[in-house]
Amino acid sequence: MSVRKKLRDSAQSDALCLEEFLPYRFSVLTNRISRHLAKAYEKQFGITIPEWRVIANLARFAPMTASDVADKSSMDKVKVSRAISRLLKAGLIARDTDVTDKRRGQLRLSKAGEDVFEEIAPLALGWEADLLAPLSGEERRTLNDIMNKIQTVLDDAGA
Amino acid sequence: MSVRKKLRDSAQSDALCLEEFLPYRFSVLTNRISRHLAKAYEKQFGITIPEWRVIANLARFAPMTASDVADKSSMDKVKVSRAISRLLKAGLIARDTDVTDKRRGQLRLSKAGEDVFEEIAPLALGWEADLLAPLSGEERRTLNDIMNKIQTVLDDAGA
DNA sequence: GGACATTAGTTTCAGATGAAACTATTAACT
DNA sequence: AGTTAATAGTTTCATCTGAAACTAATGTCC
Repeated sequence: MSVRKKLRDSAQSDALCLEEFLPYRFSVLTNRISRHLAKAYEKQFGITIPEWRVIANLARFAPMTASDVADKSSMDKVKVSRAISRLLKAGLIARDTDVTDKRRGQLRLSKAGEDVFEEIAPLALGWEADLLAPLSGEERRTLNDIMNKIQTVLDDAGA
Repeated sequence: MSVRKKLRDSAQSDALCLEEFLPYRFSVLTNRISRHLAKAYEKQFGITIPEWRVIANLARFAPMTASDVADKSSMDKVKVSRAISRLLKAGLIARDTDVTDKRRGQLRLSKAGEDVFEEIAPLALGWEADLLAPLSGEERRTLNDIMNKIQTVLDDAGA
């Protein structure tokens, strides 16, 4: 048996099987969830996920700047800037230039934006509840721990 | 107090907090992992994640058609088609038209493709091991159960 | 055999994406 | 004050994306 063949066999038995490969599984699962939610946000409220993230952050932390939103939402500033510009055009948020620093814009939800948030929030929590429905309390706690631990690995890896 | 205000207060206390919202957490975590791996695949082997998925599937299941790859890899046929065309151009895979059905192309890794797979596979398993390192055996089993359960929810929801 | 539907795979088109360049403003240093 | 560096946010550009249209081959029904 050739060295090459041996190597391949060992790689195969050490089993890099895509279906069991964690990054792949995370990716497939997350994309399914995101696509599902994106469709619902778009269909029922005409907004995208980045826009929804801006709204959800403003609902909790307004007034805040675009940079604040970018930090809080794990989105880059380009995506945030575009989401903000669409939301301004749609009248769901308002922006006041910061008096003490004219580079900054202080953002907040408009009345219409608050209405949208109040409509979406319970739906979103319902979808989350559906996803978690088959999990025991113990499993939910473990999932939380696991995600925190993996986040820490990524933080430490500078990723 | 207005009905509207009451509603808003209740929404806030029922706490849709983005940082704790499961779809958001999955999305952030997965994107970090994917970006990290994509950078490594690109830098070290000059391939993208879709291309890597095609390679990993062919390594295990060749010969298979583009449709087979699409099914196995949870990628749409457009993405698969593009990955295949790049891999053909790079000489990492080969395609023979199926004699019994000339629409189909039977795909397999070339020698160079096998070499790439054998180089990447142990690295990929190493990265996975790094992610899982802080988890106990119990937690790993639970994570597996959890992902299966959530997948089932999505299957049942037709998502 | 010929009309119609289906399937495999590619191409097109209309956005979405993000790195890098850019503008406007503020901060820091001399 | 004046020059330089840093920051907030936008725009550009080259690439990625996926739905829909398309081509080519096969299957189905009469």
